Amino acid sequence: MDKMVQLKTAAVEKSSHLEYFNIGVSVDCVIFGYDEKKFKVLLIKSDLKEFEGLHSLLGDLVRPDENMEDAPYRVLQERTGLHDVYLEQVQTFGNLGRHPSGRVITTAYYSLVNIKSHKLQLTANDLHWHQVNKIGQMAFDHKVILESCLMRLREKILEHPVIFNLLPDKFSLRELQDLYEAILGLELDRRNFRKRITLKNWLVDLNEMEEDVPHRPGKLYKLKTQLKNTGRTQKKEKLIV
Amino acid sequence: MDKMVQLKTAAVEKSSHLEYFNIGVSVDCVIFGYDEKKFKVLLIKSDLKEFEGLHSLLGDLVRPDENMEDAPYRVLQERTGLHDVYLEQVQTFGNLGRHPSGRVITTAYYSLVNIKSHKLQLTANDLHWHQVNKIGQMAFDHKVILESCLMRLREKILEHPVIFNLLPDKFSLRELQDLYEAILGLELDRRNFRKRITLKNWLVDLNEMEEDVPHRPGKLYKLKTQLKNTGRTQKKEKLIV
DNA sequence: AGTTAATGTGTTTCTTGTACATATTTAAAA
DNA sequence: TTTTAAATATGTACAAGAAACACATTAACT
Repeated sequence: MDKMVQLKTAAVEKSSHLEYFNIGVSVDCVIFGYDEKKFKVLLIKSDLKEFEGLHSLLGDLVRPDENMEDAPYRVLQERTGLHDVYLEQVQTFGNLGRHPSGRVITTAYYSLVNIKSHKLQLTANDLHWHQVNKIGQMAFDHKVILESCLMRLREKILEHPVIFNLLPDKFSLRELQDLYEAILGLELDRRNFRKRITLKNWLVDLNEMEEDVPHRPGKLYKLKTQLKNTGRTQKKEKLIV
Repeated sequence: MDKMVQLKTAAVEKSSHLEYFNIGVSVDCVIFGYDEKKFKVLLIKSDLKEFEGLHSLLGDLVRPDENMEDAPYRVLQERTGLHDVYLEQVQTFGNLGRHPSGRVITTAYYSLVNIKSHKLQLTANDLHWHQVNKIGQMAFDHKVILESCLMRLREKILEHPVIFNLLPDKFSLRELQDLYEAILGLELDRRNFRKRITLKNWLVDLNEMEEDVPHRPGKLYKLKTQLKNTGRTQKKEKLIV
């Protein structure tokens, strides 16, 4: 780091400034959603001719005057109108040649969005939800980024109550299990699932029942208030059970 | 990401290039070591007057012509002479004002180095090993970076055989337990520890004994060859037990 | 030869995870 | 109105893993 400072100092007058400070810094958002029993991700059609017909994540350059961790919130705000979404940084990708137009490194974040509850104002026409397990090739290295965020999410939901950001405030245990299964990509035993969830002690029984379902209604639950963990108002990990 | 491309394309001729591409991109290495039963980290005295007397991590700007993930290997090579060290990316820090000389984001890596086995060629005079649990204030946001790498390491060693990068090829179970305790910062039950390690099936009994120890010698073990996971020759996670 | 301090192994208990069965409730069909 | 189908709701038995704990063995040192 000391060496860097020397470089930077020298760079102010020398052309090495351009040499060392011409790396683009971006963030890319893997925006996960859940709708109609499908686990989805929000993608945009790439407008680069190199990636014609392929989809890419939503991203943008980090502005010179914003904290890096603010950038993904801004992207989500600009593209979907959402604020107060759950966001987690996952990994930074910086291979040469990962962007055809120049040297750009990007930091990947995933976010969890309740598609139904929030009314998304999708600002671009080519912005659509895609089922996560049906996505093929993507622009840039975005398929790798998506996979790494999915892996992180799968680990996260096993121990931390973040999955509720994808559900409405009131939900049945069946809805919750469906969502777990969609994210993890496997089927769970209903009885053992309920036991595990009960043990975690994340939920409050609302003493209400589902309505307008074509079968026996299930009980409704909500996440305990002190565990709500949406967007910037994150508690420290240790407080979350 | 599409928006970024427009910016970048325009930037080639406009001054917005300087506006958007004047963020420094660096890596910082949290180089962990183990020696004399102490868990240590390699630090250098900061040469910035803002941080006079404080220590900082070893870092450098990412070069325009190198993959980002190559940068921490280069830093380690240049500063310590080591190659083939274990490295893992942890998190990227990009707050405004985290570097007094200008806008610099940094990606943190931790690495695991066997202090005794490799002969370190410490290139700078003010480069020294410091006991991890005795480190106070640091330069920049390096204390936060160190803590986040330590947290990641603590989780990692519970499930993955990476800790052996800190030990000599041959070691006793007592040495291994001492190291776990030093990293985790707690004491473990010897019998349960040995049972857990046996269950992991990571070790090979060498049928050799410790020598020159002032007590009853313990058996020596080594890590199973196919689990060796040093430096760039990393296997995929799934192969590691 | 006896003492000391470490190594090495085993048992019990509790918790957690997994496999699996049956009764209950409601909507829909007969 | 009765029957049927399909989902909810709950419980039990077994296996695996974690935690608490005790004793015998070995080698260096006195």
